[in-house]
Amino acid sequence: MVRAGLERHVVGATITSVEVLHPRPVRRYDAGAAAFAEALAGHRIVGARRRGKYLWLPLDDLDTGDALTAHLGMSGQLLVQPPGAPAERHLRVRLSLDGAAEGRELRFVDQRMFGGLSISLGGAVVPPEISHIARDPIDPEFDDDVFVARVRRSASGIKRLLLTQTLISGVGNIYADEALWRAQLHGERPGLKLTAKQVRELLGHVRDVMNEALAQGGTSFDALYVNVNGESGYFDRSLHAYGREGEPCDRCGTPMRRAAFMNRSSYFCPACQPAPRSARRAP
DNA sequence: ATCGCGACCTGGTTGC
DNA sequence: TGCAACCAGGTCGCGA
Repeated sequence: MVRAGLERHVVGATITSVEVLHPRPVRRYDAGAAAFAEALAGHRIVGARRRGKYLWLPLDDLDTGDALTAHLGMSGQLLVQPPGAPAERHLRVRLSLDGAAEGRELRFVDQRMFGGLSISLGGAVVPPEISHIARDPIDPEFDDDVFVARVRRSASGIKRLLLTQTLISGVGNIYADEALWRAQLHGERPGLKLTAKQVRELLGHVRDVMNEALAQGGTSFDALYVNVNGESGYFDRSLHAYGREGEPCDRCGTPMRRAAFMNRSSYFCPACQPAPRSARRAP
């Protein structure tokens, strides 16, 4: 995982210099790219923490200090590289480190730049801009009861709820579709109408999907072992729903369907995952 | 207050 | 062959 990789390879190191190769990833730092670089230089990284797709590296003081925060967006990576390694195609920010073994660089690489880097002031424990993000279900402190209760209080569709970061993090469009397929639930089923048992089982499937993806190195973010092709290993072998429009359902053989959802797509089996009455078109 | 939609981005793929 | 249109998707801000 990224966080573990960072823990191993950059904690204890001092940032000696920062090179911002593209301004967009630091857009959330109001003072600008040059100030961003200047603010970081000379500070020591003393931790590596994660919540959802956010990572942050507390600087100098683990509990009350500032922190370098990173959001990986959909295509972002944080890599640890030897200084001589060739620049990645989408290398955006380079942080030179001193004090880590052999000298290293921490690199922010991001094709689409939905994510980015910033500096959070005095929020090393949990930076304020991250504090609203829920834990992910793999986190030992994730509270199943709270999640179940909140889902069952909401009239929103269950897929939308799975993507709501204040409820649960770490679940994207693909994992949501896979977990819903396994749970045999249609994404538009309102949270209100689900039983506690259904929500708990769904949560179990979410965990399974995430664990399997991690085990296959699919979304392995280990700083030193990121596979260039992202999630291809996982995608190739294990997807039952995502991207399978028209192909037979792996459970019942019915052709899978695709539906528009939040400017993107949902994939599901119309037989195993029947749409709720509320979502069906009038004849 | 809550909910749902569209914008934000780049580059690989597809279609003419 | 070249070029334009399309698509992917986590999050945030806005309007209903």
